[in-house]
Amino acid sequence: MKTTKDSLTAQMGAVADPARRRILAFLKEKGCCSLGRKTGLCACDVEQRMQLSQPTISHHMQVLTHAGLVQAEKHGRWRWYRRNEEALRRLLNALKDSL
Amino acid sequence: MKTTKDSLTAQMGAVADPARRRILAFLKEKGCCSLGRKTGLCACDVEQRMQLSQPTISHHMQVLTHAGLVQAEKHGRWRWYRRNEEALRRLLNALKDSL
DNA sequence: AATATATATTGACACACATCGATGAATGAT
DNA sequence: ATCATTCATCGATGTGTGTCAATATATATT
Repeated sequence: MKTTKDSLTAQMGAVADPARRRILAFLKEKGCCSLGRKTGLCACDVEQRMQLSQPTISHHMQVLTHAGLVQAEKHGRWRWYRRNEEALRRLLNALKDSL
Repeated sequence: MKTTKDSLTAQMGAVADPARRRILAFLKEKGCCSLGRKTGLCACDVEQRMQLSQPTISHHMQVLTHAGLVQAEKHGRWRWYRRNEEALRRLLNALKDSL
């Protein structure tokens, strides 16, 4: 039986993992160092800075985007990720009420 | 190899579970309905209100106390649980910075 | 077309975790 | 001393998850 997870639980689960929290921190830097973009980091940048394989990074980005905490934009063969600040703010407010 | 979990991750993991969030909400009511106490709920009270077995409740209370989010006090054969408001506040602040 | 690059998907694995029934330990009541 | 109650612990079980290597897909470059 597939019990669908509610939004808050999904977001909490996404943020509970330290690797994903580090990714969110990296995304705060906003801008790809190797290309000088200002709209987000691509997965390869994240991979470079973390001790994790490419599929693992891909998985984490999927969890974060599926939870709505980051937004992805496909540009060429890259995929630019940026934080969804409003969703993060909403999460904090929801926690303030729920906790 | 047992990689010890850092405090923030432990607290986030504790709160990521919906059952434990419900327990924290119940503990907000402060006071055992069956005995009129004002210092916390006992596990049996929590068990009564949730659709979970006694060992499961015991496990959740252990996770919450181990994470420092609730405090336990043994009184007779009961164990009174109450929220650690300061720890919860600190967790929210840590999240505000970490997210 | 062929090659290189960025990311996704698949399959596998180990491990963590939520849950329960059964049992034990501690304590109060009879 | 016996019994009931509250909670913890143990063992089992199913499910979820983080991780990787291998492979596939998409796109840019040559």
